[in-house]
Amino acid sequence: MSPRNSVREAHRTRQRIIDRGVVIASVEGLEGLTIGRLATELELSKAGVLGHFGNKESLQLAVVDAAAALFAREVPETVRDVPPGLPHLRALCEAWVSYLERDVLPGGCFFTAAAAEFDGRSGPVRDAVAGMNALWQRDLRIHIRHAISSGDLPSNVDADQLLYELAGVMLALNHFLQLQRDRSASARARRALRCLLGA
Amino acid sequence: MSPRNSVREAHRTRQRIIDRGVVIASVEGLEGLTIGRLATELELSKAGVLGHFGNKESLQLAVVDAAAALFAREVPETVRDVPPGLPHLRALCEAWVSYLERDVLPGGCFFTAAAAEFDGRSGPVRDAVAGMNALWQRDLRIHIRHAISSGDLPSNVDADQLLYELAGVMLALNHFLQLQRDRSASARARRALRCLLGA
DNA sequence: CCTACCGATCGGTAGG
DNA sequence: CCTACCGATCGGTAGG
Repeated sequence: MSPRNSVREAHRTRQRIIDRGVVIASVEGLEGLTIGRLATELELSKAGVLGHFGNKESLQLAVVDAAAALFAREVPETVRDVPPGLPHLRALCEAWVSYLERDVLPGGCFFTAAAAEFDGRSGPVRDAVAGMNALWQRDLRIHIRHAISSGDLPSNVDADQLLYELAGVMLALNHFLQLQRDRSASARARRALRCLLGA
Repeated sequence: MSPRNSVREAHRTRQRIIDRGVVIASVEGLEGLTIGRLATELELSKAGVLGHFGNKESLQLAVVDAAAALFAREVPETVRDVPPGLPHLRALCEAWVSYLERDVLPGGCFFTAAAAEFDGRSGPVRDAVAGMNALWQRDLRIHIRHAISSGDLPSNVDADQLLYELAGVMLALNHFLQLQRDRSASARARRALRCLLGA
């Protein structure tokens, strides 16, 4: 093989590791994601896995990035063409419910799990998780504000309060789906959203 | 020492292990709670720790029980004397917010963390966590239904829907407090509760 | 409750 | 990308 091809192969292997890492981490957590397990499942040596990242923390950061990219692909990008403000906000929330409902990852919402796992710690992984969260909330807040200033939501709506309540609806959805295995939770999520965002 | 005293001492040691285990697990998770760490922090040998429980799973189950007892002491028992129905429900929710706001455990809500950690697994620990959750929801549902049948809440309120939305408020509170370190979250939780349960 | 172990697995490195 | 290691730590046991 040419060196060019070899570089591409290496990149493909790296991607295989990350993709599997997102799935494992959604169930076992980012700490439960071990290099040995990745190596076994992908039929690589441990050194073959670790060589792509250097150390476990860098692997965890790559997995966090990949999970964010997956979420972006599944939620905001699917509603890219919906007009900004309330229509966009509603579409985002529906795509979000659908994302959780379809069990795209076996462990449910990656970021809910990672947030619960790392919220009491410090360091780059915690910062990355919190940063992704902040980015997503910023996105939502922009559309909430747009909806208020355009008159689609009443002018007395508090943007941060609404953001808080939307987050609650989604956290509860993940909780009821994953812990109680209650499939009717998504219907309750949609009903709560209708209450918050209108029909 | 008499054997009687020795038994009491052993019981005290066991309690020390469990109490420290609840604190550690609230930050590191129930899997991150290791026997070696408990031994070091309590100045015991590993065998001295493990001897009280037999194996790690039994230790985890004892810690789950103790966390449930702590929550019971801090929330439902403090509002024992409030009349059933809507007054009791409001008092329960206020005690719940206060419990999270006061950072009784350094890692925030033990059961939220444990639920996120174990929801994708199976076995006795997962069952214990899910069971405690179900018990608490049953308690809340009883007071919601009482409030509806006594006319304190409108008769068109759906008890399970309200339960879902209350859970969302609390999950969001824990999330914003722990991940974003946003101390103003408890004000938003109270505002959301007023919206759901009236002034 | 201790000391003294056990095999397994962890993250990580050296050298090719 | 591999083999062949390393020290540290894991849960757990034997024997006292």
